[in-house]
Amino acid sequence: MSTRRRGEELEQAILHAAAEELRESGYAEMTMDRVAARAGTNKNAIYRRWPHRAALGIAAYRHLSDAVMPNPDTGTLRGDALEMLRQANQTWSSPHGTVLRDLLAAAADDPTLLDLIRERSGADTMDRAWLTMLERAVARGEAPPTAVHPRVATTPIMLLRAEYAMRGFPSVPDEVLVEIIDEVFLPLVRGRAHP
Amino acid sequence: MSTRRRGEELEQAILHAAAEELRESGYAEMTMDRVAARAGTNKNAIYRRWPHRAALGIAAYRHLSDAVMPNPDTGTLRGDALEMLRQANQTWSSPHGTVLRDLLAAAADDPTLLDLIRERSGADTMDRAWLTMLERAVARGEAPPTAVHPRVATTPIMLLRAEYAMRGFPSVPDEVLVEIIDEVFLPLVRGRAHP
DNA sequence: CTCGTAAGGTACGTCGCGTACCCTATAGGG
DNA sequence: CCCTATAGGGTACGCGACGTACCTTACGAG
Repeated sequence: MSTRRRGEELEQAILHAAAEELRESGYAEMTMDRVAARAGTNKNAIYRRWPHRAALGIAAYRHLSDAVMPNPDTGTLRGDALEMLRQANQTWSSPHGTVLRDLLAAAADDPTLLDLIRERSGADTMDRAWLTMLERAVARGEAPPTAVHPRVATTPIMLLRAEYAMRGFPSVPDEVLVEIIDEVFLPLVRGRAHP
Repeated sequence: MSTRRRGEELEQAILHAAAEELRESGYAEMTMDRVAARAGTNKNAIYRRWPHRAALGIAAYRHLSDAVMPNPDTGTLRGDALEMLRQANQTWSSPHGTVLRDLLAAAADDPTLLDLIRERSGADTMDRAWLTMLERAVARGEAPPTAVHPRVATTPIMLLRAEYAMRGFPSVPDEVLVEIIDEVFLPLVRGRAHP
C-alpha cells in the first residue's frame, strides 16, 4: 500500500513525534509506546536508533527549542545583564525549561548524555553572549578589561541554575535576579579592576 | 514468638535498613521490597509511614550523614575559602554526595521534599559557616564589612553545585575550585568595597 | 477478657522499559 | 528483471518496581 518509510524519513517522523510528546506532556509522559504509536511505527524502529529513552528524549529536544538567543543592548552593563538573566529565567521556567531540567536529571549519571544536552541546549552560545556583552561594557569604559573572563561571564547563569535546583519550580522571583546582578555580578566586575 | 516490634522501634528499624541500602547501593537500588526485607517487615509498615519511596529516601538520608562541618582557620580568607570548597567538593563526590544528588533529582518537582532535603543536608549550616568565615576576614581587615552578605557567602558553593550539574560525576578538579576562589570569590569580595 | 489498632503475609494490578521472533516490503546489485 | 540482504511492522512477553487490597495475627489498654 502506502510506501513504507525508511531511514532518514522515518527517523524524522520519530523525532517529531517524540518532540510533540515532550511539548504536550513533558518527559515523564514521553513513553516509548506513545512515541511509536504517534509516529505510526513501533518500538523496534526506535530502539534500532537510540539505546534508551533518555537518548531519544535528548535527541528530540532540539526539535523543541529554536534557541531564541537574546542580545540586548540597553546601554548599560546592568541593563544588559538583567535583561539576559530575565530572559534565561523565563526560558527555564517555561515548559521547555521543565523538559530540559527533567532531561538533565535523567542523564545525570551519564557524561556522554550530559555533553549532548549541553550541545543542544545552546548553553555554549549563551556563555558567548555574556562574554561579548562584557566586551561591549569594556569598550564603553564601564568595566575593566580583566572582567572579560569565562568564569565571570557564566557566574550569573550558574547562580540562576543553582537557584532552580534549590527551590521547586514555579520560577525564580525577579528580586533574586536583581540581587544576583547587584550584589554579585556588578561587584565582581568592579573587583576585577584591582588585582 | 519474639515480641513483635511496634511504633518507634519499628520505625527506626525501617530507617536503619533504608540507610544501609542507600550506603551500599545508592538510591536507585533502594527498592521498597529490599528495605522491607532487610528491616524484617513488609511494605505495609513502610507505606503507613511514608507516602512514597522518595520520602523514605530523604528520611533515611539523615542516618547517613553525620554532617562533618569544617571550620578551617588558615589565617587568610583565600586559605579558608579554598579549604571549605575542597571539603564540600569531597563530600559531594563521595557516595554520600551521590545519594544526595539522586535524592535531589527525585524530589525535583516537589517543593515540600526539597525543603526536607535542605534541612537534612546541612546546607543552611554550611551557609552560616561561610558567613562567619567572612566575618573573621573582616575582623582581620582582609575584607570590607559590606562583603558579609548571604549572596556573597553562598556564591562559591552555588558555583560548585552548578559545576556538578554540568559535568558527570567523578568530581570537580581542583583547578576549578581554585579558579572559583581566585577569579570569582576574591574579586567579588574586593569589589564590594567600592559601591 | 475483649476489642480496636497496628503489624505480618501475601498476592495482585499496573505501568513502562527493553527484547525476541517472525513476517513483509523494498532497495540495490547481479 | 529477479533475488537476497536489510530494515520496518506487528505483537507478545519477561521483568522489575511501585503502590494497593485483604485477610490474619499479635499486642496493649480499658
